[in-house]
Amino acid sequence: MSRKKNMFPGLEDDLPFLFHHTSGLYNPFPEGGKPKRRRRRGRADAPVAEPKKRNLTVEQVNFLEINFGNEHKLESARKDRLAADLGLAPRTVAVWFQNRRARWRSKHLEEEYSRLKVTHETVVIDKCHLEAEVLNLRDQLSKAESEIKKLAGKTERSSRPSSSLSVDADYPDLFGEFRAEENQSLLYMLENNHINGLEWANLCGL
DNA sequence: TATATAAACATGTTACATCA
DNA sequence: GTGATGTAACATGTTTATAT
Repeated sequence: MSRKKNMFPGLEDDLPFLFHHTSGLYNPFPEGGKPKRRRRRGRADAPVAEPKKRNLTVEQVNFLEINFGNEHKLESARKDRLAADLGLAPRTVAVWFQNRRARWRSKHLEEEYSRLKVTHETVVIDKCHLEAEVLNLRDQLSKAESEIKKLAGKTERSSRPSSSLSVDADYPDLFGEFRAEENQSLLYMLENNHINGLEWANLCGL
């Protein structure tokens, strides 16, 4: 096992003031088990002036950004090398990478949300268009069926004495079954948007 | 194989620096 | 001077790799 034995690697070296000035406030393993939350840096009543937070220089940030762009994860050797190159504590580099990953994830989530929102809106609009089309096609179907009935009535009247041409009359069940199937098929296609106007007209023989 | 341990990480919080 | 914002540092819980 190559991992360090120290529970807080580098902390004593990086932040000696914490160990020196807050040893009474912060004990990683106080009696009872769970570590207590450490707080209060730079309080007004602090007995000794504590180091204030210093932002990294532009050069340091740029260098870290380049490295972050290459690889978001930070192996131990790389951390040490970066820290040496930048004149920072390894822990500072580790913290910077942790915070940078958090910012990256946050931004990534935001972008993903925006992208999904646009996709969702597009789908909703498409759905509206398709529903309108279905209504229109149903209306056309209804009109066509009325027309077919009208034409069928005329044909029947004009050929009344001779029943040999009336398929409906001779084979009512067969025709009825066919029509039911045809209508079901049409409705299925309409409801599933697998038909366009031309196909519909062809199917209806218009 | 089960368990303990420690490093690395994710996530959330706090405090400080900076700017409008 | 003050509130908003960005970010370094930190707390804490979880995951993972390794030793025993």
